[in-house]
Amino acid sequence: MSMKNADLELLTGSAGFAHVLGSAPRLRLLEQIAHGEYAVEQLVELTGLSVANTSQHLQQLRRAGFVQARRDGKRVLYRLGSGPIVQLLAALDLYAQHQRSELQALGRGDHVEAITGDELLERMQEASITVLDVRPAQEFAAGHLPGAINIPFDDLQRRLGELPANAEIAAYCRGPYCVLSVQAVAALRLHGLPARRLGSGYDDWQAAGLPVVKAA
Amino acid sequence: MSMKNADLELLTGSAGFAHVLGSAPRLRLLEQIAHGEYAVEQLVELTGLSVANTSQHLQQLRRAGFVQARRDGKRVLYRLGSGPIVQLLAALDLYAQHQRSELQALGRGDHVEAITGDELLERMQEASITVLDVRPAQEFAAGHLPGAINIPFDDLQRRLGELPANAEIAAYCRGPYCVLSVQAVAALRLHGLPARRLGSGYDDWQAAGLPVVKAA
DNA sequence: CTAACATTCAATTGATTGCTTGAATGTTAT
DNA sequence: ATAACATTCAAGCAATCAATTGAATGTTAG
Repeated sequence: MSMKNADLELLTGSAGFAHVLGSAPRLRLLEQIAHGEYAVEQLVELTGLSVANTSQHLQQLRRAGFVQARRDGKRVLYRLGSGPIVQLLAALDLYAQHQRSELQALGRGDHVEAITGDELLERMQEASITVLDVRPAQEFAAGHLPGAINIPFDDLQRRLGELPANAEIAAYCRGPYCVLSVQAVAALRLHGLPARRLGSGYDDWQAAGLPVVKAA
Repeated sequence: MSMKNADLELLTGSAGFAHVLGSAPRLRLLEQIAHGEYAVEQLVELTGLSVANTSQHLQQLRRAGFVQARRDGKRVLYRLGSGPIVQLLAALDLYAQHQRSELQALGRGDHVEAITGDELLERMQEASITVLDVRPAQEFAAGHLPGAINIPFDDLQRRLGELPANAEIAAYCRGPYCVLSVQAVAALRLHGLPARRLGSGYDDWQAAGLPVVKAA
């Protein structure tokens, strides 16, 4: 839209920094440099980019403060700049990872996933299914499906071991389209567990007059 | 160099996500949505963008998983997506802030819990900590901290089992700001392991005259 | 059904970006 | 000094992107 800044202009807002990171070759360079100090030629070899191109990306990284340069003989060595850069990279990577796994999990067989209340009841009676409640502990305490075990979503990753290995799992939370249950199923599938989610949530279940366990 | 992308193209790498954040209006929208649920019209008013433009930015945010949409009557309400999005925004903002006040050069720094060399030495002698080297195997072979076990970062996910279950873990790689160690700590924590990273890297450790194990 | 509204889609335009090429700068060795 | 090397600068072109416009979709109200 509007006018662009002169070359030496400093970046002002967060978006500017994100923009510099938003290029695959540039991000790759930065991640490489985060490992240590490298000369341009080494980076060229590591990334397969052309020399001039590499140099220009490095300038952009430098302008954003992500890297610093120093001369050593004929070479120019680049090292990581100051500030919480690694934290930023880690956060970015963490989110990308999260996003990847979610897609992966949803990718295979999301169509088959919801289990109906009737089917669940039947399988509960023959004890052929594990019922998992991913709501926070106090909601669980206030009332839950009979036989359900409670692992709040936030704890799920590190408490995977508490789940029976071979039995199918039905996850639910409060409402029918509760994000938590969908994410929980995605996470469980990622670990190879046969998980589905209850089509309706706890509220609907209770409203339908189906059995629940309530606090005393 | 480019390839044609299908419309529904999913974002693959971290750079793609950063790119979505790398636009001022888009970032502003996202930050606004992080505060709660908003309809498009409200966002238009808050940002001063045109309606169609706002909508298109929202589509991009949606494709990246940063926001989710739901219909309510004639309106479409946008809310924050799942995953460590706020952490990412915070890290971005933190860096921007640091950069803005770059006059004060050395912030004393580490926002990630780093363990000092001295503390590590002490705890190594009482064997109350596991030292984890996440560098590539050949770097490890050339020299490493005494008692350290080597699991290169790329192998970490599938070799988590090799780590002692209950002992605290201190991860390090080459330099003080090496991304690998930070990412490793993030990954370990995600699996419930009590991990910190060594404030300095191997190079500094060695340079300080602290004990290392070298190849014959 | 029709009208009014909220949002999205599709097509266009101008600006920005990424990469290439060839020259310019700065450094070391002969 | 001159040559060889490492890096940067500058110009040019194709590809991409952001914003505008006008039409299309889907929803509620009369």
